[in-house]
Amino acid sequence: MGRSPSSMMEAVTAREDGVLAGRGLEELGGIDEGSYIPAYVQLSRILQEAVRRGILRPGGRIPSESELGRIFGLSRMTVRRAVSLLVDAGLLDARQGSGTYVVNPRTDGGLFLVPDFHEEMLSRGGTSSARLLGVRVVPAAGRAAEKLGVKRGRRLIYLERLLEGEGEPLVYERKYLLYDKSQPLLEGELGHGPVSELFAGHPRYAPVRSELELKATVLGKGEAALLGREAGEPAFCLEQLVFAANDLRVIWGWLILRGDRFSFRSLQAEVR
Amino acid sequence: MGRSPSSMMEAVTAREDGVLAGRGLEELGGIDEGSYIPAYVQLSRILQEAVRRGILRPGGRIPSESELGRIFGLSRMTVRRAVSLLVDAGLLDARQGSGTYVVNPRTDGGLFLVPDFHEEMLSRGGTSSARLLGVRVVPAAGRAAEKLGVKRGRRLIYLERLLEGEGEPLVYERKYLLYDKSQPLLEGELGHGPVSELFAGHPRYAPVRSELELKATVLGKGEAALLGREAGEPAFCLEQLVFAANDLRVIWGWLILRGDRFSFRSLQAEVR
DNA sequence: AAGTGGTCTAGACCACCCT
DNA sequence: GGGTGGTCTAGACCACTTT
Repeated sequence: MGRSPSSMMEAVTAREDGVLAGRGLEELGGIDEGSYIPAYVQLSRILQEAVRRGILRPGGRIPSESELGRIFGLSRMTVRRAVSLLVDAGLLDARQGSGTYVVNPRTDGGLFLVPDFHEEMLSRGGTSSARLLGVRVVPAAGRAAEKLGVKRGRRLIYLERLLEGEGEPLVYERKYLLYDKSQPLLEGELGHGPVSELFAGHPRYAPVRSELELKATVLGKGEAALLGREAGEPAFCLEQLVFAANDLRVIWGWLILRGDRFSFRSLQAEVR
Repeated sequence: MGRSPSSMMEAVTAREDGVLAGRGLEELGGIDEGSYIPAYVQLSRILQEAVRRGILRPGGRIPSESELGRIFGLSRMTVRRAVSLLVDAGLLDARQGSGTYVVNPRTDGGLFLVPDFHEEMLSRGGTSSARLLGVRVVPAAGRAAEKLGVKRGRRLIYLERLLEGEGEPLVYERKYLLYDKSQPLLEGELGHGPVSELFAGHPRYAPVRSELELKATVLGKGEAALLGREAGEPAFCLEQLVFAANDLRVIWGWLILRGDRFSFRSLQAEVR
């Protein structure tokens, strides 16, 4: 708590290599032990703030983990956790044997989160629903057969839905699903919620993961009519390939997201 | 190493609540202590593989951290690290007081990485260059003044560039930068590399972070001509607002990415 | 050789959930 | 109350970089 011996202060502040003044960090405050916010979160916020204020500069080295531990009265493991948050977020770069550096920021690239449609609607405070436009059993052919890795002619479920939110159609969805004889194919089930729930009772077909590809597109005539827009307007196309256990491909399809209603913000340097 | 007392085996395998068979995990192999791959990475791979094979099922609970530690001969902290990787990746959901569960996968949402243009070109194995279309000093007005938070009339640098890769124009870039009297504004400097380097010698203006927004758009007539495409074709628009220390806004602009050459794949459930 | 980050341990205490 | 995950410590050894 009190002032440290001069030897330590020198170790921290005597750097003149343009890297940092360790003392600046302490001015941002210490760790509040009584707080409900964990120490590692507090420290990572202090470090973030130091970068934001220019106390720690891009390209510069931050104090070592042991130094930070001494400055803030934390164990090295706790310091590491704080630093790891920022390394994961892309704000810091840890180089073994050398030190941890403030990253020179990339200004034209970043991480984007494309949320699940129903979650997105809920987080916007609205309600969402799905209007079933059509379902039928079709024989596999062309790209659907290829993407799902099944023989041509195998039976698939094909469905189209319109996902609505805020009283408007926002997303147009087309999907091919593996068809199983024991599958009920209840049309009533498809009105709401994610299609993947259709497989809920079929462990063999239960979705485990999905691969997504986000592309730019323009609305076709039919799509525009369904979405209440004009043909030629910009939109996102989110192609999805859904896998069950054993890498069995169970769904292939795509969503068309209205470009006038969807955009995505970067998560760059955000610490969760 | 050897067989455990029956009491422990029961604790692991006697679950009949449809959650998991702990024994299944061991069949995937143990931790190789001689390996250069850290134990926590090995364990996280084992857990991922277990999900992929259906040994651990979506919605089900995985063994507790202490159980995993006993099964694989690791300390709880190491187990936690392995589990944390998968929690961060969105594959597992840890609930305090209850347990850690395999996530019911979201099949229509995910994380996307939009790489920096020059990095992207390098990773594709090609070379990239930037062709300067124009630079001039302009008075701040309209949206640029608003976005940069400066008075109308303040001097800004306006520039347009065409970013090329694989011998083709791929990205069209327009930017407004804060102009500083001491700034050289060397046109030769702008031919290559990121614009942010223009500020390299000006610590006050050095970029620290950026906010990005990814939108869908269609090529305008001028954009199409520059990019060698037709007007009305789909494209991405990446708007960027770049901050220096103290939240000073130093760059505002946007990149138009050809829709026929760019698409983004999800990182969902990938463990770095 | 000294200092750095990378990994790992064997404890500890806590808040929380379930029964 | 017992089990779970969440946090934290004070060590240890290692690989690596720098001088």
